[in-house]
Amino acid sequence: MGRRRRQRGQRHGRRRRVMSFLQPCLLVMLHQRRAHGYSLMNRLGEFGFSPDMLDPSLVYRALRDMEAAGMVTSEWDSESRGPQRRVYRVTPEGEHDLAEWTGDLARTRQEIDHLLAAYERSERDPDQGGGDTG
Amino acid sequence: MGRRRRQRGQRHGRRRRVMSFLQPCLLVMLHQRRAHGYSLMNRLGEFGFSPDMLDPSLVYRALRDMEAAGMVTSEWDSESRGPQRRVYRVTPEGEHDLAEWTGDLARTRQEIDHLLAAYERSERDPDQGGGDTG
DNA sequence: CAGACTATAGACAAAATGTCAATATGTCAA
DNA sequence: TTGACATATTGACATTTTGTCTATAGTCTG
Repeated sequence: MGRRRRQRGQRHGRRRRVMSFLQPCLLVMLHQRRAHGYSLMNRLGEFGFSPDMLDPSLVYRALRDMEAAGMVTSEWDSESRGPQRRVYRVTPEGEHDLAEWTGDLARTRQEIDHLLAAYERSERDPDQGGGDTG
Repeated sequence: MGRRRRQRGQRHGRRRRVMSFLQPCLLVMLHQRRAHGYSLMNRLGEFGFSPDMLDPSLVYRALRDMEAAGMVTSEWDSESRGPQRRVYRVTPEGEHDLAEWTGDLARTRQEIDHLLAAYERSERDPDQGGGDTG
């Protein structure tokens, strides 16, 4: 008896997806207007990320990865006091990728719906102990 | 010009999520009725998995992992001709996990909605070139 | 100057995924 | 009876993605 599910990050109570959802969120924000990493990080709350489940380095890495993939470009912002900030903007290729990505997400949403429907259906209409095993 | 996005699996044209969605799908199917890996694999099409993006070993591994996590149990099916099959069923703990998991997925769904809404809103109501960067 | 906030980056560890190949049994046809 | 094919499961290894911790640096406030 005993040990529950996997044991992972110490900082996260509940292990939620951060994964492949982070990049599209950043891209949508950059699609709205250009911005630097730190401000994007602070706006991620809108998309369901809680600040304590999100290490800044994840955000910066995601941005660098997207730049390497050609979805965004960046330049150092000259006109700002304080530590230098790298300002990102979406490329035309990035706009194209974002359009595809939202299409994928719409499909993902449908599949989640399907799964939830299947679950709820089987709650109403149980068939435990049946068998397709033979 | 240029190299497109990442280059990865040769077999997948389009790189779609298989990820953490596989386990809940299997669990829902097992919630409906007990079954062995191979049959589950064949029913994954319902949930949006295309057969050519899904190596069987992923399915079997997912099942073993879920067993290690206490969500399902298995036994060899005695009464079946052919190669031995391992029949899985959900444990009470697995039912509990599944209920939580569907809750998480419902939240994920909402977050996808939010992202898509933000994207579509900015399509209708563009604000390019503005700046929160200063 | 210390300490807090803004801002970005690098290294390394751990976890999730993907790919390939091995094994075994049963059926069907040549 | 051999060869091909579908059923069925497993293991090893490579690659990719995520997570965590730490370093660096400028600016502002007291």
